[in-house]
Amino acid sequence: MNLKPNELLKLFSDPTRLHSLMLLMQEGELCVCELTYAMGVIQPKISRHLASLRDAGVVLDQRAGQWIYYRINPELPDWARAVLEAALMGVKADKQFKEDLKRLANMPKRPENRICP
Amino acid sequence: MNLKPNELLKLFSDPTRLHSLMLLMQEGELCVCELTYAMGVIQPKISRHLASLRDAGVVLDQRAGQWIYYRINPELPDWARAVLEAALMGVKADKQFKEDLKRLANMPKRPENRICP
DNA sequence: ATATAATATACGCCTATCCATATATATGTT
DNA sequence: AACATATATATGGATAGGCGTATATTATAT
Repeated sequence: MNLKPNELLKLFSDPTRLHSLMLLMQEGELCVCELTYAMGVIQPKISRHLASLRDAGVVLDQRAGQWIYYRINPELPDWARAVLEAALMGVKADKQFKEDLKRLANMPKRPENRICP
Repeated sequence: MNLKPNELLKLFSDPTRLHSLMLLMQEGELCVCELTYAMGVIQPKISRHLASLRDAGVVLDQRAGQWIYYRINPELPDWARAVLEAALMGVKADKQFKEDLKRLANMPKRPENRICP
């Protein structure tokens, strides 16, 4: 992660990217189909945004069979993590976000083979 | 300030806006000509960006003679202030930002009539 | 080998956003 | 009143960035 603060904030400013990150903050690790299901958006949209986060080093991905799990890069600099924590504070109040979490919890056939439980 | 987190982050993601905010965090209150001088950008550019921050309720402005002083809205929600603090952590490491602060400190004929010292 | 599921990427299109220049407004000075 | 200084805004043009659709890739299952 070698981004300047304004570049990082721009990455976080798209609602799909930010909500994905917030879900990853809460859940630790999620695959694309979980994010897709939780947020109710089409798959290419999620993949496209995750790719930009991955290319920037904000998230890491790891394949497990057909699934690819994403997680927040644990080596993010402190200030970047602090931005995420602060954003989470704001996002937690959002009704939409609560619904996304609930939907995720109720996802049928949710893949169980996480790498880092 | 009634913005969602992603909207606030988008506002912060422009380098001119973010640097202006960071200078305001450090200095408390600055007029347009100080920001213009410190950052070395043309005046309409600063004014335009400050206007969008003002319209969003992120900063407040107050006229004092010919000068208009801007400051960060003290009533920002906690999470929004936390984002700014976190960003400041990152920006402080930036060489450009240090130079901006130094240039501001050395500004000739710097207006002295601050409202809130 | 074929089919299905999960994910990634490529392609045009459209809109938002940033910019520099020019101009308007408000205050202060002579 | 005329002029200078500080700031704001309007305008048109360039570009970045997001979107949906279609397609490619990789893994699993039959």
